[in-house]
Amino acid sequence: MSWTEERVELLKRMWSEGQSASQIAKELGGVTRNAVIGKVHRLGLSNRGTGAAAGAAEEAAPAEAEPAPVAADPAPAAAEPAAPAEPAETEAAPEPAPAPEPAAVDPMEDEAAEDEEADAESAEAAPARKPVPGQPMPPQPSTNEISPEALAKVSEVEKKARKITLMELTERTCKWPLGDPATEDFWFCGLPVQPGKPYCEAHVGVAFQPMSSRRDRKR
DNA sequence: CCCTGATTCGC
DNA sequence: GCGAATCAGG
Repeated sequence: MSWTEERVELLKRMWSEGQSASQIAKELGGVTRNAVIGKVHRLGLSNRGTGAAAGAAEEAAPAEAEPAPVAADPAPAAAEPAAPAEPAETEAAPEPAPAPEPAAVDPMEDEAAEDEEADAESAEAAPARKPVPGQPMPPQPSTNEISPEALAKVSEVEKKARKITLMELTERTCKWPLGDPATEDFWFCGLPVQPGKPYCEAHVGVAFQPMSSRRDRKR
């Protein structure tokens, strides 16, 4: 692979967006993170902040080597000027995603949001749970068809979840979503994955069903 | 251990 | 110019 203009541009953009060299390398394909880093230096944009990047590079962005946890931030508002235009999706989701149940997690996990309006519309109090026309509510796999042990295991392990952000996901971190994607109370499990699987042991348990229960559905 | 970027140096 | 190997760190 060579550094074509397109590849270089992607490199520049991703680098200025704060992506790590390894992430960029994966995205580009055919190169290692070393190659990316080497190129970055040759291009003279080793310092992500220094005005060197081409085009719209200026980011008031929080581009840190270490992405800081954001879940605790009660005042989200404007903080991510870098993402809007670019979905920045690294890759689709060919995951055999068994449709977890993000909303059905541990309801009493913690209460971070407390923007209680003294009165007024109580209807507004209920954000987006189930009745969202938008699209949410990932297909729910008959919750009760999952072995109780597995479910217990999950709810237990989820208390130990690392609560990592999207940015912190790697091939070795459990990608099970927790919390409500529509709010700030959203994160990923982050525990060590089961080799070859996208989730940790507990979540693999509920994600990949042995296929059974209603095994004999006649037609 | 996992990961990060920085640097060197033979190609 | 390129990037693997290495270094230095979290």
